[in-house]
Amino acid sequence: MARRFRGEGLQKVDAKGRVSIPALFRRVIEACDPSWCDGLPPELVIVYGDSRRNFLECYTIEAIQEVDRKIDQLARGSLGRKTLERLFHGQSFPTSIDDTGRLVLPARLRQKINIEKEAYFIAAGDTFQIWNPETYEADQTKIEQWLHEQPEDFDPLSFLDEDGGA
Amino acid sequence: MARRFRGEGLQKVDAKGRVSIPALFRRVIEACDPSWCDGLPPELVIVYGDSRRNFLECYTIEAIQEVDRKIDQLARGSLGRKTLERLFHGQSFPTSIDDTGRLVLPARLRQKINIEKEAYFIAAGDTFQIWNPETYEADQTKIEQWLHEQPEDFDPLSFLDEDGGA
DNA sequence: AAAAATACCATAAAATCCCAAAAATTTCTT
DNA sequence: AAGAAATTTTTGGGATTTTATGGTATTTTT
Repeated sequence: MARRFRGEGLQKVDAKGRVSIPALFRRVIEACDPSWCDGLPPELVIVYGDSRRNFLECYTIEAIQEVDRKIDQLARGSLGRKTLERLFHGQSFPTSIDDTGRLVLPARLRQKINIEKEAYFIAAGDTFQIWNPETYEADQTKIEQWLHEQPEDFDPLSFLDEDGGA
Repeated sequence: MARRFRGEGLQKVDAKGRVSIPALFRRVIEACDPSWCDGLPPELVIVYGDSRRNFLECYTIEAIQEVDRKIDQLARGSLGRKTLERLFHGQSFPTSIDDTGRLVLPARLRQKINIEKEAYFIAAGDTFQIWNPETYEADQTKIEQWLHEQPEDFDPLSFLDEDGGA
């Protein structure tokens, strides 16, 4: 099974758009870049998506290649393929981590998710996300509210029992 | 796996039809031109297609060679072969990128997709497309609308689970 | 000669590289 | 277990390079 990101954290963003990637995330990015070796900058792909999405989703090379392979299998010209090509090939930004462990978020991407001085990082399986801290908090609050509306004995793990996650 | 284009961007077109190719695209074009080496102008092929198509599709040398090989395998005189020869051999324009990273779009091609002062570039797998910015936006809006008409929890990635993309 | 295509030169803005110092974490020693 | 030493991580700023774009001159085509 593919290696997974875990954890979360608040990071500073400087005037040039540079952000330190949490060290634990960096280890995963390195391990999941087939052409990486000590000394080389580990690569990754940031998918920022359509106008509504309000966070950046960061894919390791292995994770994005898996997506690419699946896109290849869809019929050329089909709606599904066109949509996914737009999303994953068009609305994305390939980049790498510099020797001090930082990533540069171009002004365009910072504006899209509305971050200035701080960014919130959070793991999500084989990707991790970058949020505006306030936006993230609002999203998290929504999830928690929903949880509180559930019966006293509700256990999130019960989702795992649903058939196929349909 | 073949190298892929990623990203998108608005570029200016000057009175002579010159456009800067986004630097990231340039790297892919160079890497996928077997006869390219530092100093030489990287080559590519622009497929403009029939009157209905409203964008230019740009192929790397490797990508176009793959198409050529597949066309070769079709029976001579067959409808499929004739159609594809028209499209990829007839309605196409081989060119190269100059030393300042620009491409010259001849007046004919600019008129075809109706661009004047600006052009929109967007990656699509092993090719990239050049659009009139307004036309592109309309197309993108259509895709996003369709996405939003889907059920609340619809994830575009679910396309990837379809069987074989039939 | 006029028009179009190509080559050459110039510049502001943006992205990248390089060096260095705080701050935090880990390891070692007593 | 406490403190010291060493390492890693995070952060900051300046110098350099690349990119995107504009203009002018020269060549080629018609």
